[in-house]
Amino acid sequence: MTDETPAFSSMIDKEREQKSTEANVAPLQLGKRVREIRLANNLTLEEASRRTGLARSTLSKIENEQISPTFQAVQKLATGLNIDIPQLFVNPQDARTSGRRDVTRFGEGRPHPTPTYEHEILANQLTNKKMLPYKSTVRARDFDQYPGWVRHAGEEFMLVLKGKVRFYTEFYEPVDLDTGDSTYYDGTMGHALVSISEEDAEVLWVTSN
Amino acid sequence: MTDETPAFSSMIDKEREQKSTEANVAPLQLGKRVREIRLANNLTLEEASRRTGLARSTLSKIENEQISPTFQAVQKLATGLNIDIPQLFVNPQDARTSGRRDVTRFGEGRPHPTPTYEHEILANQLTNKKMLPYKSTVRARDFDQYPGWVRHAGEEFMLVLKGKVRFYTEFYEPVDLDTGDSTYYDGTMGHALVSISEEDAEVLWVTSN
DNA sequence: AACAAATATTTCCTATTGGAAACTTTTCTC
DNA sequence: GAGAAAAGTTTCCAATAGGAAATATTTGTT
Repeated sequence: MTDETPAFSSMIDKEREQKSTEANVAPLQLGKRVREIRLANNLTLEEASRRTGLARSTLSKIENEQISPTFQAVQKLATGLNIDIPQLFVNPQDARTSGRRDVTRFGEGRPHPTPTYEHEILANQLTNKKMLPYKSTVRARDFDQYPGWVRHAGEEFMLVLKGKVRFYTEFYEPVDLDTGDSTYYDGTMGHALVSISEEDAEVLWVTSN
Repeated sequence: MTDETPAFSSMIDKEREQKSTEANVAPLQLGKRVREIRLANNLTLEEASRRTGLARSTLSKIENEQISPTFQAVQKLATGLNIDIPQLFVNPQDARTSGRRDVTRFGEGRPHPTPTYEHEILANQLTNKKMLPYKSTVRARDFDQYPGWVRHAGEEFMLVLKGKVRFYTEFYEPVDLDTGDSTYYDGTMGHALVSISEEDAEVLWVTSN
């Protein structure tokens, strides 16, 4: 199964490449890293304690490098604070991507037309993004216009901005989505979209890895 | 800096918990993994001990899951045996989330009101998502209504669905966004949103980890 | 500035880890 | 298959982690 067109496919994939990233750097200061993560999530020690099941005091000591937590503790940390353990061993913060911002004005994304969709890539000024947002006009009017299922690695979120669409997926019955409706699905499951309103429908897509 | 309200904070974070995944499953048999690696390298405990600086007995206990090594010990292990720490936590393919789909009808997300926003969480039927989508009505009319910057781990994408907003960020001048405009930014950078149209503005947010 | 509330650190104590050496099991060698 | 050497496990104890509560610090309010 291919994407709508090879050109689009490779184009999207090029964007995707940016998402997977860096090498693993030494665990230098676990404590600092933990504190960073906790603060980034606006958590107090108390709250973090509640979530991880570790005592407030223990967390404090870990963050201040006063103790070397047992592996058990590290696991609790990871689960409670919602971080992949490997994340703890990656450079504290990717200086490249921290503090970034990009604004895309209405209609000013990078256009990319295909037979079935009229895509407009948003936030195209930023690279190495974790998500790829794009707005699309759904030109397809019939499922048969697709050479086959569309598939992506990762998950996708879609919101209908205008018109009405029929959403086909590999493992479910098609479902009609009206303006304002949205769906979230596994991108590796085959999927496709057609307009069923007078006008071509417009949707917003955000894909993740 | 706190989030808008503790309630919202914890609420969103509860959703976020779903994102963290495997990683937490894998380390169940750290010992097994270590033994595997040691044997694959044809090392005796004695030799491994020499290389890692950990006592023979300690290594034995770790491999037999009799103790939970301290983080220090794990580091020594990794360096001495020449392995990436993340390698110890290689996550297996996740079958749980493949082929999933959730549809949220207009206005049918899970509501969550706060002083500054009226949130509606989308795709709330799915757990362990990689992204968290929600639609929000921006009640705030003035930056002062925020107790401080809002911060999240990860990156965020925002699209203005209705009305007009002023987007404040820690490292940039505020920018006005009209309906249809969008922005993508590092969530750890402080940010906040206020309506500047007659009506309360409506925006779509998608956050990633 | 003074007070209260929230958040973070330190103390003190118990539980667990990590190491040296004793002990056990496995693997060679004859 | 007995004995010796190598490899692995367990024991015992000193060192260190982890938790509850006291103390200190920071933040917010009047």
